[in-house]
Amino acid sequence: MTNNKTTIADRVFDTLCTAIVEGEIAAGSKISEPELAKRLEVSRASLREAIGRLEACSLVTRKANIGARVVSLSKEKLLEIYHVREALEGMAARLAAQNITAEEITQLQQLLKRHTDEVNQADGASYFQRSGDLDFHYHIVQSSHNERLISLLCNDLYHLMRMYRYQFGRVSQRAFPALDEHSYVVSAIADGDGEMAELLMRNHIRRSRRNIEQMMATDQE
Amino acid sequence: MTNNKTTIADRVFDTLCTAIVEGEIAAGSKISEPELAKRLEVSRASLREAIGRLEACSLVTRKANIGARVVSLSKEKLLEIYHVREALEGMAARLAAQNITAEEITQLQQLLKRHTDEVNQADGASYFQRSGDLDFHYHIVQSSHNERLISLLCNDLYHLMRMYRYQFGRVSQRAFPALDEHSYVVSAIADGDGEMAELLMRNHIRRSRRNIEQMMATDQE
DNA sequence: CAACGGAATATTGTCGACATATTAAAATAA
DNA sequence: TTATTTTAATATGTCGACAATATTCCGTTG
Repeated sequence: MTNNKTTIADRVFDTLCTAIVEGEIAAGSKISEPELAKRLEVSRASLREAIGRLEACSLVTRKANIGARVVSLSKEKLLEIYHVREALEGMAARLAAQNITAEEITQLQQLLKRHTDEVNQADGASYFQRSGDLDFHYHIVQSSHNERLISLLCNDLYHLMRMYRYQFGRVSQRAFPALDEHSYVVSAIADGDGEMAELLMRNHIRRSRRNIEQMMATDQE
Repeated sequence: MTNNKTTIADRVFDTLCTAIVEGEIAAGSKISEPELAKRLEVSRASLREAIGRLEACSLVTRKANIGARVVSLSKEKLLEIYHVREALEGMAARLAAQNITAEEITQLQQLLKRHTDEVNQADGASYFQRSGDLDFHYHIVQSSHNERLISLLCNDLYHLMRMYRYQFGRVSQRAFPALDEHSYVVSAIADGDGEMAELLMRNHIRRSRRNIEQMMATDQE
């Protein structure tokens, strides 16, 4: 029963957020307030409010008197995010092991099973990497019951991570190993072993990062 | 040679930021836009822009059609921040060990020496805890050379940490041990031992957290 | 007297217009 | 022609006013 009142700025934020994440508004491109306001049929005030929130979750950057532009993506920035995620989600797993509820454990195990079925059925194909993986991490973070951690990972960094996945988006060949790693993390959390849960989660994310580093290196660029 | 153009919203943000951090505007209190705008002699538009940035660094919270209020402080929230810092600054120390420059090492050692002198001279008194400690952590984070980590710790969380220190602000008895812990961290970083640097930094922050937990427990509340 | 409902008040959200800074274009000088 | 300065055009920052929502106050009803 949270605050559901929706304002124009809210809708504009949602619209622009998905447009940016999905690349409809190109990464690195400048945002023209008059043009966008006209196109979306809203006032510049509402648009500017929305842009401010986009800046808060690092989807755009603003300079005084110059304006806003969509964040530009780079290998280096992506790897930086992975370092942050390794630290933050490692801690989230540790705290989840301490604070998770019985219902949440059940939900997590069901989610894991669902993902397993989907990956097996699709022979390791895209769905898992596209949204399932983020789902899993999302649930673990929620189970930490640390509001600040949740806010950082599920509000501030979440959209940016989706943006990279969407636009840099080769689907990794790690679907099966990643699934195993997920199940180990869940086991440690269910056992209440925070130390182990953190270790396993960190290793999982570190492997993802190294996998990306490798792919980026073999690609030109 | 960064963007130094200063706008009204910038000044208002700075003003409100320090006012909130120092408790001049009470924690938990509501922010009235008409009143504040009149008092600061700016338009509501500029004020709202500033409030949006305050929200981005968690100094105020906003609800649609209801308004903004200064964040309320609590023991639980403070401990949550310490968990986040343990994870993030631990990673920062690890990365600093890998990426720090020779000049930065020298500066860090000089900072450490200065703090040692000050604490010895003041017999473990307040200066160190008030700003010196944050200074030290600030420098380590900068030396990680991870822009996202720097932004999270030195922009997003920085003011909130200052606010807690300012308002919850008993000066800990840990000045001397904390100083030792700092020097160990610096040694590990200077040795390029990221694993050790992270471990030491995490232990350091965890001890601070436990110290606070204890003091909070012995205090009523 | 308490609880409920409605009018009056105040606050936030949104808008269009103006002020100021930046960028693009035109004009001049080398 | 190229470079530099001046001028025009465009974009962002700021403002005051209006609309929509929330809060307060007050009278009614049980």
